[in-house]
Amino acid sequence: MEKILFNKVVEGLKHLYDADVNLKQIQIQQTRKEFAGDLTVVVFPFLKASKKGPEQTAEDLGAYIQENTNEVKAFNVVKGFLNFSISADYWIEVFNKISLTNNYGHSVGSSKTVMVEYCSPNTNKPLHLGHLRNNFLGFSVANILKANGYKVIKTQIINDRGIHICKSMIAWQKFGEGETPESSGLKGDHLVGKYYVEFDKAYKVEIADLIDGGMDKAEAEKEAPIFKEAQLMLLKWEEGDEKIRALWKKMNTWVYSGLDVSYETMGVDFDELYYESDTYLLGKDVVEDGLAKKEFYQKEDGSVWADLSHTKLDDKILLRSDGTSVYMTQDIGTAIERYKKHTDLSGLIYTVGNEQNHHFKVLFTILEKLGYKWAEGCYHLSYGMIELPEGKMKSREGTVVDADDLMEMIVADAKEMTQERGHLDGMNENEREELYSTIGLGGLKYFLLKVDPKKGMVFNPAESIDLNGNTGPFIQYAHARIQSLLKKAEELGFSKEYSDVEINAKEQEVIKLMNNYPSVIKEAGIAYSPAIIANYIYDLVKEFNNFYQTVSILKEEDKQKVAFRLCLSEQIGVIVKSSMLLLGVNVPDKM
RNA sequence: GGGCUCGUAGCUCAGUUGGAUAGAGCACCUCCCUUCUAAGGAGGCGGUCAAAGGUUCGAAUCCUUUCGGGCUCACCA
Repeated sequence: MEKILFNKVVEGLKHLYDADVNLKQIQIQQTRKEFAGDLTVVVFPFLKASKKGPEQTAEDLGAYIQENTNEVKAFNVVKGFLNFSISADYWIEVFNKISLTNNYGHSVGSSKTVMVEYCSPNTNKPLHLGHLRNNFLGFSVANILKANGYKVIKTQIINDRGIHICKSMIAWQKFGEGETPESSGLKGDHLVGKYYVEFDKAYKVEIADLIDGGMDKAEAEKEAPIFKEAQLMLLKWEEGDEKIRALWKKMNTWVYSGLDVSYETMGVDFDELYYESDTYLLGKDVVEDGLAKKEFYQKEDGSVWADLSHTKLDDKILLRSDGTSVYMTQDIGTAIERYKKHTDLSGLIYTVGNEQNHHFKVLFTILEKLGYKWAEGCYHLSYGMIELPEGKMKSREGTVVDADDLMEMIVADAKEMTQERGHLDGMNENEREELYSTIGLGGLKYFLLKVDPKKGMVFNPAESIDLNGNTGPFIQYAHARIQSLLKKAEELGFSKEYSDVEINAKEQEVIKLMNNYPSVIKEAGIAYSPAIIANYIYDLVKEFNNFYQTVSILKEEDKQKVAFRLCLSEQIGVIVKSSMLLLGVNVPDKM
């Protein structure tokens, strides 16, 4: 419809004023709800051509377009805004098309492949609240890109080596007394995390002792025996010391089985895994090669640097003076590796917090400098930190919100709420438990995804999650109502066949929103933003609730209207379900 | 100090490439279940869009400055 109107505006201006307006000046937008009409043309840009005031120009143009366009039923003018009302028949036609479309809103096959990386945990501790935002975001963006026709490879790089792992290992050796997940009943990742904390405790005591002995703080931090042990262990690990490797392997295996449980609960998965222990040496040869080709330079001490003076970025070290690599080096190597492995890759999306904005800017700049054209397809999906009401989460101060604990808590809340007001009749115990988790996790996911990813957000675990208002359960509830309605209609033998029907204003509003779904998916794909989807669903459901509450569906006497309203409700249910799945949220049929 | 970024109702957030009287939810106050699921709906209260300038028919949105947060600029990962 926008296109039709657009062309008519061009045509009208030509006819009325013999004017060729810059096409970019034609703005067609959806009419705001407080005004009559469906679509609005802003006429201010045409005043020069018409040499008339805004009202008169709008009147002229409106009259011409109504005269020459079948779908336009009426128009009105408010200041420089020309509002058109589109005929109900047009909207019914729109709805009919939507009903007949499979996978409505999804695009098919651009045949491009993109890789989406998210989660990428360290293996020395369990996941926390920040990881939840990361995982939900990455998983949802992957879904959204699929809906936009891309082939998507979901991946993560598991940071399974380094000094942090050794800290857990040392502490376990010293204080663990052979404790295992089986013996302690702890989830593997939590067990290993426990020893990471134990390390820190012992480390602090040693530092304090050294400071008491007259050492300054910085030196004490380096000289503490337990820290030196960890460093030594890392060296041995790199040398391939068998005992160390065996311990490392054992503890990582515990962590993986723990993480798998978390992923299962979160409802996320991966197509391809990378391990840092395999990739941490990558990139060195590329850097050495680049040095030979004078793409990088070497300082007198032997360290190798990328010259980034052509940008606003500072130069970046790539190899230390002892020849070992830094984080950036392996990121360069890993990116190259991925494009080698997947020759059809057209994009690589890193879901990583915004504290690494600078890192990725530098990474992409270096890749471009090295002449990799695909570097422009790399994108840092940067998201803001989650803060607690009392401020930032600090692992040192023990204010980190554990992911498993939080999910368990939220599901427990959902259980309580659901038992209070839910429709649980006829559900067995398994189905009930599944419902609690659908509602609890749905609420959590929606809560974390409805906010623009780029922005930081505040999360209050104590208040848990509102289940009223703009929330996951609000939307799930609407879906359950629709299914219940359809079921009842079927039981009562109502037909869903209609041929000639009149629709009211509410129904038309809902159809207009449904009509936007495909462009919302596109927009969300371009912006890598599940929040756009979430806000859209909310608007749609609010509109539906309004409709549902004001008109009676099954008590309507006109059978045509009943049939149409059932179809309308059914289609809304389809869109709600499909869009919520893009967020990784399931919707129940009963709740 | 340099770079990036944010500041919208008491709180949590929307606000498309600049467009109409800045919108939701929570909280607070009214109403609406003998009617398809009240986890719902209708209404009320609540704003100097951090501040000041500028650009123009028009600015929460673009530019400049100021104030106030955050991140970052390691031979750490």
